[in-house]
Amino acid sequence: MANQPLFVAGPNCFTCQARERTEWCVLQDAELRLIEDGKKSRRYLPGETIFREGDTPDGIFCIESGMIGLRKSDAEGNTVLLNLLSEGETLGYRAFLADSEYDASAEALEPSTACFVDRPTIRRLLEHNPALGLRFLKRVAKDLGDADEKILHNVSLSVRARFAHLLMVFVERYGKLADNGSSSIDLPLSRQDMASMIGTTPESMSRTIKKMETDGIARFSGRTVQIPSCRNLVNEFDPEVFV
Amino acid sequence: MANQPLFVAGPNCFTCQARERTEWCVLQDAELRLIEDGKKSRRYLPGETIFREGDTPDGIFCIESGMIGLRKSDAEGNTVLLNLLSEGETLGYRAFLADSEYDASAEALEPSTACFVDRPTIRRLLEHNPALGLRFLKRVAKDLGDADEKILHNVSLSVRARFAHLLMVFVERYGKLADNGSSSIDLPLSRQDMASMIGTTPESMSRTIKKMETDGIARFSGRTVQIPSCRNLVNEFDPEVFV
DNA sequence: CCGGTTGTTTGATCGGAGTCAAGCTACCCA
DNA sequence: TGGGTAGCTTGACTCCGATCAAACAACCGG
Repeated sequence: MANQPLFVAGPNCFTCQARERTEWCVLQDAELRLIEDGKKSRRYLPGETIFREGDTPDGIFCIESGMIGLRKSDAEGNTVLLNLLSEGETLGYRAFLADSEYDASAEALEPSTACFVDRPTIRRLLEHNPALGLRFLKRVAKDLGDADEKILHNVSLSVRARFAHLLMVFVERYGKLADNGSSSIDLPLSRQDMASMIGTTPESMSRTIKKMETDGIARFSGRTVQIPSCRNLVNEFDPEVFV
Repeated sequence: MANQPLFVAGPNCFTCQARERTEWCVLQDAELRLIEDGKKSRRYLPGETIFREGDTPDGIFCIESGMIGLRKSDAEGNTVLLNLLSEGETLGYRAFLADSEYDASAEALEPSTACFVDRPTIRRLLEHNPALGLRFLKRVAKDLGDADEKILHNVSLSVRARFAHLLMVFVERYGKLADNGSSSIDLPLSRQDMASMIGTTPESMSRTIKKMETDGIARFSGRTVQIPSCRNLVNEFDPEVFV
């Protein structure tokens, strides 16, 4: 085991651990080879843009490591962080598959590596393996469901409730359960970015955090959050009818 | 031409004028025959429910006439009208294609007829004609784009600007251009429903309408709206940087 | 024709959250 | 090491829009 070092020079589709959980899990080895041979890999620094709202897609990106944010903005400079994508996830499929322009920008939130798979390769894969198209369909459908839920939340919940919900999502995605029943998360985002995810300002975000601390819902220190009781957190946005 | 009366007993896919503008336009006659023979048609009265949030889809609906609203609601009774669908449009594809539950309810807003196409038929069509799947993919992708835009609008625009935008959408979809350059629309919705489309209350809706009348942006009488100048209307939500 | 239900309008009030302004912290790099 | 730049926090103020309440209009079934 020590003879042949397991060193891998760069991202490799065959060894990618995340692939099993994504659209690409339906691919056979031969098909994977197509991607592996055709892809172009690149590193992005935090803040760097992968593609910009309005651009025309030439292919699809796949995140090898790091975290990418999808951000939409209007003429006056208002922005919303619509989605977070990490390791193994696909990026830019919506516009590509719909044959339209990007309607949001993608930017690296951490140092990240992403692979680019060009149009001819994707096209060949889709023709060769119809299950891949169906996978993407499901993915877009799920995203649509999430977006609809966000719309409802934005109009019916307070900033505090929306933030509690966001924290709960983070707990599910990045949280570690401690032995005493409390959860802890390393937030993947700045407070500013969290504010723009729930559609509020950094000032309101800051005040909300402070209040939740004094209420014992969560303890914040830097980007680390301790959640003593997930039940209490859930109650913030999904209040129990029965006490 | 008078010998053979063109009378059609019920909805018929072959004579459906709206089909050309929908996903089904890619179907051949033989494929259309499959739907035509397998579909079940039904009438719905205003307020009647076609399917309910949480139900499991058994097929896809297609609107033959009338107007259907997609409504999402939470436990506390808050609701949002997410989308309007009319003649020829497909309904319930998201949950069906994603193999998940409905995440919104569909209800008739006018007297409507809808056809139901069952799972086996859709499955056969998708296998037989891959273009249909691609069409649906585009449709979901477009819906997702719309949803994202709505999220951004809800956080960055005022009730008035959001309503102006909604009116503009109605002008594009249902508007008639008068000879003097003004547009007129027969609103497909009650004020309550418009309020829930832009995420506000009937009271605020009413006040907003009144203000826009006094400002000369639009003239409301019942469900009919006159828009003297679309330019002015657009300015409400997309203010010109250059005067 | 009337009483009931549902939708719309109007008024008065209140509060959540945005805005503006200023100080604070942390980190980068010259 | 220190100054510069982001990001974060805090305070004071304002205002949009929700809420509560009530009057009104419109429509429907009996």
